[in-house]
Amino acid sequence: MESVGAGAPPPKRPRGRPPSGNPPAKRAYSLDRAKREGTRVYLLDSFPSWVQQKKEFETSSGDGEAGKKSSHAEFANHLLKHHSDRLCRLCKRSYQISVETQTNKDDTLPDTSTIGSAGNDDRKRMSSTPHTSKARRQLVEDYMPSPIVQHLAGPSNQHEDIMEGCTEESDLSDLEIDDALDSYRGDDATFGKRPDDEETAESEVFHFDTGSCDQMLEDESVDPHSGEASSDEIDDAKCIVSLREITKLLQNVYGANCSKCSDKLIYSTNPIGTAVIFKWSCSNGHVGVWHSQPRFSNMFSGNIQFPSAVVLSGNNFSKMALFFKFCKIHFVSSTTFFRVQRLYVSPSVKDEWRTHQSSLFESLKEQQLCVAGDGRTDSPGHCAQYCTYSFMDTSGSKILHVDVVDVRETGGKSTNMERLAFERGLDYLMANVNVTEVVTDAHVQTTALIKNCEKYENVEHSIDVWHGAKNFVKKVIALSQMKGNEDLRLWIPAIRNHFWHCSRECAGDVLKLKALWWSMLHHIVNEHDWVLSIDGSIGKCQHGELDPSERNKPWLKKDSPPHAALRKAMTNKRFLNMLPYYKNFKHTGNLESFHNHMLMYASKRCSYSFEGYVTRMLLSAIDHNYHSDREYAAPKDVVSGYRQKYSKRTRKWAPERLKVAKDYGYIPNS
DNA sequence: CCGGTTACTCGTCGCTGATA
DNA sequence: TATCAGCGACGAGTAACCGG
Repeated sequence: MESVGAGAPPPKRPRGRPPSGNPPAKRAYSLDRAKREGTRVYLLDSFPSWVQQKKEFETSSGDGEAGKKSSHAEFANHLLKHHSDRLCRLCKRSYQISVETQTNKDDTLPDTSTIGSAGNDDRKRMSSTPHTSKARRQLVEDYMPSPIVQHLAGPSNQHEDIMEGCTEESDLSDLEIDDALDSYRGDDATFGKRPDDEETAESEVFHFDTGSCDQMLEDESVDPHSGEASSDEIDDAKCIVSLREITKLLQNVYGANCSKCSDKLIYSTNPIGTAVIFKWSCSNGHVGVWHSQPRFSNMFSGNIQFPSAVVLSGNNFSKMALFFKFCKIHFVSSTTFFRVQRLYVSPSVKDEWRTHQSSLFESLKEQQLCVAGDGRTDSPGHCAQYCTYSFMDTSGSKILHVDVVDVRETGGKSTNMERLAFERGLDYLMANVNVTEVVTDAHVQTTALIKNCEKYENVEHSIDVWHGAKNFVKKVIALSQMKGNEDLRLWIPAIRNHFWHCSRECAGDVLKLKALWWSMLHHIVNEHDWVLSIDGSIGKCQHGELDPSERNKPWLKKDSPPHAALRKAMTNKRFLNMLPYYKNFKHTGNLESFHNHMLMYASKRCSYSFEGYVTRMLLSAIDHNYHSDREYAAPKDVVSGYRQKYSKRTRKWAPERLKVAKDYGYIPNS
């Protein structure tokens, strides 16, 4: 035996997880990764429910090893093994899955299954076996999940949870059952509290009782003896205080000596995330404690508000952690941050978006909508991981739907993401509102999809004029860079403008559009009247008398190399086949600016988890819609109502009219 | 029991060199 | 020249542990 107290004390075990001491062989490791990759399953929204059930499995495993940790794989194997003959825990009858009874009673909420790839089966419900009503009441009382789990798992889990509490002694009427379910299901705005304090997986982590951090702050009832915070205290304004100064203050208040025994007091500080606990004690065991932030259950309010604010304000953890580090301010760990993001922020944002989207659909359901759609990948080039496809109502400039596709959903082919996202998104929109026209960019896959798909036969397809002009000008630029075609370069802005002009003036008439378009070939060689136009009318330019003194570029010579090159491009068969798509003069400029706005929430330089990315995309849509109707900051003739903005294309500064500042009213107490 | 610390996994990207 | 594998770097996120 080792002698106690003799010599140096045994080395203290370092904190943290001990290393395995077993670095994997590179080759084996790669093969193992590839093997695992092939069996990966994404639970996404269902993950909190999975964790909850895994915990229950661990604590209730009847093999004498209750409480033994099991891996996800072990739990999955357990579920698979018992899938076919699983029984209700209490009534011992098989669960039955019926498509007919998989109806979400809360069908007023739109199906958000198309938000990302997650939850395509979320709306599927297990139908309960004919449990009696008393059993259901009992289960509502005894097995109602905490609102946070209800919130995290979504309505889809509720019936399953309810089922788990069934007994054979039920006698409630169906009406009472529905009442109980309705109250249990709660309202998006106010998450009901469970009647008891039974903890769930998440509440075990944080001891929270509500669905979202903001809701938490509003709904938490406070036991005056528990030392917990009221919502007012949590929403209170905050400022930064130096530890040294606050220590001085406490020492002034409580003194250097104990008030009970006059012994010397020793003060200590203990930072917990963004909060700090002060303790003072004397040698006789008299102690005092003060903490810098109100507590919400067992967590300091700042430790959930700050991580939430990082996401809600479009920042990311690493930058904010660095910011706090440089300021020498204690901040929460990455573990806490991602836990808060996963458990509270993401579900809250999704809920907010669902509510907002359903009210949008409700307000638009009687209208014939023209929607603009465009995709945006999370990184440049063809190495993108996610594609966000957003749809905007062209009349109201509100984002109607946002869909995120992971590259793995298209077999790793990033080029196919946009098509999938478009199709999924448009199908979802058509199921909720009356879409009569869709405006997209000139993506060939999208065009082919709408053209060849029967389900879109009643949807007119237009292509964004800006994209059309840009794509054609790109060709002209390439032509102008060829030897002998240099004169064409000066005409590029005019050709771009002419494309816009033709689209606007044709008024939906394709023949007129073509006639106007070809008139450029006459005009550019100083020929403003010609014998016969394509639409059978006398050919004539639409401009008035030209002033030779205002000419700043030379006319081209008829049939010269630049003129012939331009004619070839303008009469290209493929290009002419696409012209009808521009006859309605639709553009997606507002959508492009929304895509620019997305960068505020998800920079292309950062990579995010799927959940984190979807959350940020929805946040950007909420931000956009909430602020899209802002007034201008000042009347048109007031100079202070403008700012200077630089245009990369024209390389010029131009005034831009300012709108009133955003108030972010959708974030309570912001 | 919760938050922090540390090791580890996983996914992605960019670079390099071998090979077809 | 294109493609592929190997490798390291990095960030996001998780798991396992410790301290209070």
